[in-house]
Amino acid sequence: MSESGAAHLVEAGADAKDPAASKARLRLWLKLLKATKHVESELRENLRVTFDTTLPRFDVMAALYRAEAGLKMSELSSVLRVSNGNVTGIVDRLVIDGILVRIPVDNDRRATTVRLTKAGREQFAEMAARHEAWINSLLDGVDAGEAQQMTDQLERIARKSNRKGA
Amino acid sequence: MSESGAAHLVEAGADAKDPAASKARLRLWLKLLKATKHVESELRENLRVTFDTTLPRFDVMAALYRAEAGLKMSELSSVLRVSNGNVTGIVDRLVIDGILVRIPVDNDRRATTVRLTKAGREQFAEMAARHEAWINSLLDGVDAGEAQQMTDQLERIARKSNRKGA
DNA sequence: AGAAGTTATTTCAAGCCTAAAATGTTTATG
DNA sequence: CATAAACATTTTAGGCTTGAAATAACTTCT
Repeated sequence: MSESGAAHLVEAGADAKDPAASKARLRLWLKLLKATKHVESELRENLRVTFDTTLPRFDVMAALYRAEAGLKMSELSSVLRVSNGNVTGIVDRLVIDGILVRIPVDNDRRATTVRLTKAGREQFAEMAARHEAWINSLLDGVDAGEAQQMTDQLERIARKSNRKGA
Repeated sequence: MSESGAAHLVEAGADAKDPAASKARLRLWLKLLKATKHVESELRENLRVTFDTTLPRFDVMAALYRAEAGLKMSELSSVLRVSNGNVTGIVDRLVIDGILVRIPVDNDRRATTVRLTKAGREQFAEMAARHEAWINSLLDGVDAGEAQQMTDQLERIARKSNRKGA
């Protein structure tokens, strides 16, 4: 199988060409997960105590803040990469709270556009500023150059998820 | 601008006066989240179709595979960084499926140790091998050197979650 | 010993999440 | 036109997740 020697680390059989690289990638994945979970959990806590809201709600609001004209439910679920049914529930609650409105789409009675209300936009503007500061503080072990470099490397991991056709 | 050398004497704090760095960190965070979610979602799908199981179940089994003597519920929830109540539910289902056993702890009737059954260990050994191969493939855009480097950088982000007394 | 505090775990309420089925609408095709 | 196929969204069933409250057992202090 492997032409390179030095493989007396024979543990759980990664049947890859380069076991050392495979282990390095596995360690990277575990660390990636750990760092992400850590930041996510701090963020969740901050959103909860400061604004009495949640990360999924914040994500929906962020997506709609960027898209001033609003988004259809399917666009929202595609941008956020969560299931359709999931978006339904989160939007339902945000509508009840007066943060979002559903607007029928002309010429297609199946679809709905979702948009931030004025109150929703104002609330989000506040949250976004605090959010950036939190992130800045949570990632303060990484300088700007490293951040840029890591962003590019992560891009290569996430890229596959973007390709539309073939 | 003030003398920049003083900053690191005070604290390894985020420099609120550097908007460019702040934006770079924000972009890094968004990309981190995206890459992690992408890999997580592929993994979830693979576990579902190949082994009819879930990521949380896999995580519990992985932790217990490493700890041959088993772990107490509280240790499990601490290792996995999820709430106590959460672990209770996942373990309940794994016990029903014969993958885990709960064992009373001597001299402390409050506590329970959880351990993989023989069947559980065998199942996990299979899954671990496939899991490593999946990760290896999902992260194939990153070579071993980069992986090592990124792992170290991520360590700096996750580290704060570990320090007990600053 | 008995009260008070601490620790380990479970239960609970509410929300998040997914895959799959269901509903209603539009478009394409015979 | 009718009907089949495709589409947008919601509903459903089941599991995950959290924070807080509830139980039960252990420890400490007087």
